[in-house]
Formats: sequence, C-alpha cells, structure tokens
Amino acid sequence: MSADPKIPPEGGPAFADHDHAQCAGNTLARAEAEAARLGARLTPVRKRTLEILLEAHRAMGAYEVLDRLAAEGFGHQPPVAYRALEFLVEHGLAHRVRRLNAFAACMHPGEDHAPVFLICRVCDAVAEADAAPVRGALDQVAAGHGFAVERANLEALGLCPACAARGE
Amino acid sequence: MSADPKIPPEGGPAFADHDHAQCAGNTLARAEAEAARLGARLTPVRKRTLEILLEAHRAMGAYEVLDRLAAEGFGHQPPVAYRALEFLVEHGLAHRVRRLNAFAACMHPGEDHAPVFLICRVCDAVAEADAAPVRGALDQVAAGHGFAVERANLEALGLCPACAARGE
DNA sequence: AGGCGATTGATATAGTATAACATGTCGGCC
DNA sequence: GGCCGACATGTTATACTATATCAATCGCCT
Repeated sequence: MSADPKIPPEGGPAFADHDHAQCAGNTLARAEAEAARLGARLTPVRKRTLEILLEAHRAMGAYEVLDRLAAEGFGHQPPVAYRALEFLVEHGLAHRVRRLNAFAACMHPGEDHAPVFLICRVCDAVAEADAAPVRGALDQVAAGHGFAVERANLEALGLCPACAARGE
Repeated sequence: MSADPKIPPEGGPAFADHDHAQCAGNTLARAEAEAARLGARLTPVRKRTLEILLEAHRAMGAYEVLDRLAAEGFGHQPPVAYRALEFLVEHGLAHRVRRLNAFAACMHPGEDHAPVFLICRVCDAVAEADAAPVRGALDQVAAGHGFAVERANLEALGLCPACAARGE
C-alpha cells in the first residue's frame, strides 16, 4: 500500500507512552457502560472483537481480526468479523479508518465526539484526536453549499512525533 | 451501503444547475494547462480518463472507468484504469473519494487546494468544497499531538440541497 | 543506430466486503 | 408448556477493489 517494511508501532497509536493494559481496561469498561446505556447487546463475539482492537492498540484489518476470532473458537468466515466490527462502529465503540481499510477501537466511547484520525505514513500508527474545531469549520463550509453534514470521515496522513524524531 | 435505488444525480455534483459541457470543457482546458505546467504527460489514456470523469460529472469506480476505456479501444485490464487514475490523482487533476471507493475529476485543477468532499447519502452526488478553513483547524489539532499533516482526506456524508428539498 | 526511462498492455493473484440462506437462542405471550 | 418473532451467529458463495509482475512499445536523447 504505502511504505514497505512498516516498523511495528510499538509506540502505540496515541503517540505517547502509557500503560497499555490499564488504558485498554479503562476503555473497555467505559465501552461496556456506553453499550449498556444504549441498550446495545455486547455479545461475546462483539466484546472479544472490541478487546482485540483494544489490545492491539492500533488499526486492524477485518481479516486480521477474523483470524484472531477464529483462533479463539468463533466463526471463520468474513461476515463474523465484519458484523462485529460494523456493530461496534455503529454504536460508537470503534471507528473505521478508510485510508487503511481498517478498524480501531474508539478511545473515547460515549463522549459524543467527532474524531479526526492522525495516521503516520511510516509506522501506520493511528491517533484519534478531537475534531470539534475541525468539524465546526466543516459545517460552515458545507452550509455555504446548502449541504447538511451528518457524518464525516476526517483522516490526516503525515508523520507522527516518533517517526519525525527518527528523521524520516 | 447506504440508500438503495440511488436516484441518478442529474443535478450534478456541484449541487447546482449549470452547463455541463461548458463546465467540463473549461475544466479540461485548465487541467491541460496544469499538466503542461507540471511537465506531466497527459497521454491519450490519461486524457480520456479525465474526460470520462468530467463528462460523468460524478464519482466513478475504477472498474466503471475501465469499462468505458475498454469500450473505446484501450486496455481491458484493471491496471489500465488504476494507473491512469493514480496519475491524475498524483498530479492533482482528480481526487479519490475513499468513502465511495471512487474517483472524481478535480474541479479546480492548479488552484493548489485542499478539498473537502460533500457526499450526498441519497444520490451519491459529490461536491468539492474549499477545505482551507477546515485544513487550518486540522493542522492546529494535529500540532497539539506533535503530528505533522502532509495530506488529508476530508469527506462529509449528508444531504445535498436537492435531496433535502425532496424531503429525505 | 543504440540506449534508456516512461508508458502501456496482459496475466495472475491478493485483498476487501457483502448477499443469501440455515441454524440457534432468548424473550414474551397465549 | 408451547409458540412465535426478533435478533444473533455461522456457513456458502460470490462480488468488488486493487496490485505485483512481466513483456512489448514508445519517445527522446546522444
């Protein structure tokens, strides 16, 4: 697709060091609360899918997620993964990163947010930033065309701090 | 995907009535000038590909473009279309609309612009709006994360004026 | 003429996503 | 209890999107 060897994003998608286990655990707890609030059923496959995304802490392709699910005794066919992922996206517990044909756990479930994704072109790390200001500008531009924005995919490609520091 | 029968976007992607032939002709002329300025070779396949996008005046899938090219005596294999489209995108003469897995001619070639796409979820019409303000907000948010934006895909999904008026 | 890079074309295959159908599970309701 | 409907899961099959690779050709420069 883009760059070639792809350094594994050990720095993690947030562009900052942190306790992954704790971070993932916190987020999962918040996601469960949010699912309950919405009356959405976080079934085993769905919950496990979300956990996989949280543990990986990066954007994953549907088939990559499927492999993990299959290895754990869930179904082996694409729809298994796509359905779980779609459910998560639909309920704001995960996001779709179109540039990478991939999915990532939402780091701020329930906070009603419009995310922007910052995607490093070198290590593929993905950070979810607050899009409120961006979204504001977007709504205004759209209004000028008589267009009513309902959803937005905002994805920026560039260099993350770590890769920039290594002088890419 | 989204809505089902898809009303053909006869209103055109600019959400406004206008003379398509003239609009396409103007844009093609500007694109040719821009290609010349860049020293980019607008060969027959490439030029025809751009014309097809301009005539259609909407986002088209690569295979849809390929069918048109094949029918006109160019190659019949996917790379033919993908290469031409990639060339156009690379030189700013067309854009890729990831949400639709499609491509659209650039309506403002040479104007060094950061486009936002306004995509109607009912009729799939695509308008290219000026993203300068949006891009500014984005750069600022990204800077807060130490992230340097190089390119951005900004795509909004919603209702175009025509479909909104028809009360969707 | 000869060489070289860019372009085009075909073959083959990889990667992403969904339609359609069958089975199972869990409620509520008679 | 037994039935029913809604939802969830799983499978089969297939559609759609995209790229790697090699061969042939073209344009241009020396």
